[in-house]
Amino acid sequence: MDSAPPAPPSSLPPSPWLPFESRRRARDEKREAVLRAAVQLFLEQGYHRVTLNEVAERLNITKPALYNYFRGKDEILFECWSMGAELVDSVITEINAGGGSGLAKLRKLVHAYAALMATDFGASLVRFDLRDLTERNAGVARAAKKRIDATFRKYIAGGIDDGSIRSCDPKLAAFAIAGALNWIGHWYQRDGEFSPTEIADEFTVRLTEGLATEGRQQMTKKTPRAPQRRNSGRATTGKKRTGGGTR
Amino acid sequence: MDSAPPAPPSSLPPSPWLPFESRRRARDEKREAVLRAAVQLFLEQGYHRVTLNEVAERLNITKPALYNYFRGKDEILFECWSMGAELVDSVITEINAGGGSGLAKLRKLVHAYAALMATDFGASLVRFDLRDLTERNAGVARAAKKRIDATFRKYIAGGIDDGSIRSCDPKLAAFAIAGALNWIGHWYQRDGEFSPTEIADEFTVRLTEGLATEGRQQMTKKTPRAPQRRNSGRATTGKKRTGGGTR
DNA sequence: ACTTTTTCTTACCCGCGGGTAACATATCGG
DNA sequence: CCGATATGTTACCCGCGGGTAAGAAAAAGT
Repeated sequence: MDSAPPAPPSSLPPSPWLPFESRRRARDEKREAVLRAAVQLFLEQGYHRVTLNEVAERLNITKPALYNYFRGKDEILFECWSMGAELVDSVITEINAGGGSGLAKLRKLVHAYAALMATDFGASLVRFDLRDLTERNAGVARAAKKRIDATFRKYIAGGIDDGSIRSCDPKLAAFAIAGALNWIGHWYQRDGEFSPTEIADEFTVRLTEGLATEGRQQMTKKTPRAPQRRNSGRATTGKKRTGGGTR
Repeated sequence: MDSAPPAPPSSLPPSPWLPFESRRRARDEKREAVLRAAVQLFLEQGYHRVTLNEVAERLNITKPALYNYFRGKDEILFECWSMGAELVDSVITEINAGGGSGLAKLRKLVHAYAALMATDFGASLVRFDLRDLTERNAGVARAAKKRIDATFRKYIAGGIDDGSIRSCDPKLAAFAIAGALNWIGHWYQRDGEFSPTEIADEFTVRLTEGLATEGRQQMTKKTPRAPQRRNSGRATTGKKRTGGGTR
């Protein structure tokens, strides 16, 4: 995007625009650095317990310097939240661009969303309290949430239509799935037992196939598999075999 | 003085301090009245945005009076939380007392827990931030949460053993289910579209049976619903309906 | 009645932390 | 080298709200 304009003859550095551009870039990078530091602290300690001094300190600057990039604390919070929202939006547009049954799309969404919940900006989507935002920003956030929720419902409803999903209430089903996913943002920790991929893989299966044996395979005797060791550590690590070949 | 029918937002359980009568209620009842008022405000506005003056005002007393019953704001929060925890505990002991397969117990738990999430004290279990508690109380709360989570896992693991639940990772499955349930505490509202019973009923089914029709090999009783055409998921068509485009 | 104890009020303290003003310094265009 | 514009610092303000001190007003005991 930064095509250098025709370099002027003499020895001077070519474009006067480049400095401007790079300066803006530098600014944006700093802005983002603030957000990264802030989101981390907010998640770690909770918005209200984090002071702007702490945020600044972690960046080796002082509090008033933050006001060069943001109008106030609540705007920082909102921008963190927005970063997460943008990630989700891009996931959705990509899925929408592709094809597949309602169930297939839902699975893609579940998988990507689960992985997102294991990131800082993703988690901020569900761990920040919208009541800390200005009424204006809270409205934007609510609208975004609504769009996301609508997407879940749309995929489910579509899946019911095309027969890939059994008949059920799309609204409640979406709540259930989104709830399970959102909760990841509350318990996941980087140094935990499960990797984001493992979580995403397992949730994709569990949330669409359920638990009960009833009515599915298990036609063969119910031989007690794994008499003792349920959950052999890392049990489900390998490629997920979604039962009888999904899709 | 002004006639003092202090008509605060009606619909609230009248406080024991109302003008001049019933000032001789038992201490414990007053304590609980404080908790009921507090939990409502905390859920409504968020812990940090609620002042003790507001809590007191809603009870027709003044802030320092609260200190006759609690050591401080954080203790009020903790006691609210504990109320919810006790409710869950009693549910669990009751289920443990009864019998049934792992799946049956899990379903009972899901049903009762879902209903609990639609109550104030139940929701406080998942909407309050344990970091607002003293280290001591936070420890108690973490332990209680752990016990609850362990119960979910125990039922699931038991169900795998007795064959009522298909093999899976009990830990992640418990996270998924508990997450879906906990999230109820975030979106449920009394005047909403669904009653607690409806939610509990639907979640019990959805969380244990899954969504996918997964045609293929179903044969045992209970022909799966979904009379729709069985469209093998393969996307032979570029674009499914995906609903009517809008919602 | 009288003390004693519990409950509640009035009046205050004070630390925390978001936000601002005024000033210093670096950067850049020219 | 010189203004103009970003960028950052030091020092301060001040409102909010949790918590407390001291004492009034009921209740309860005797």
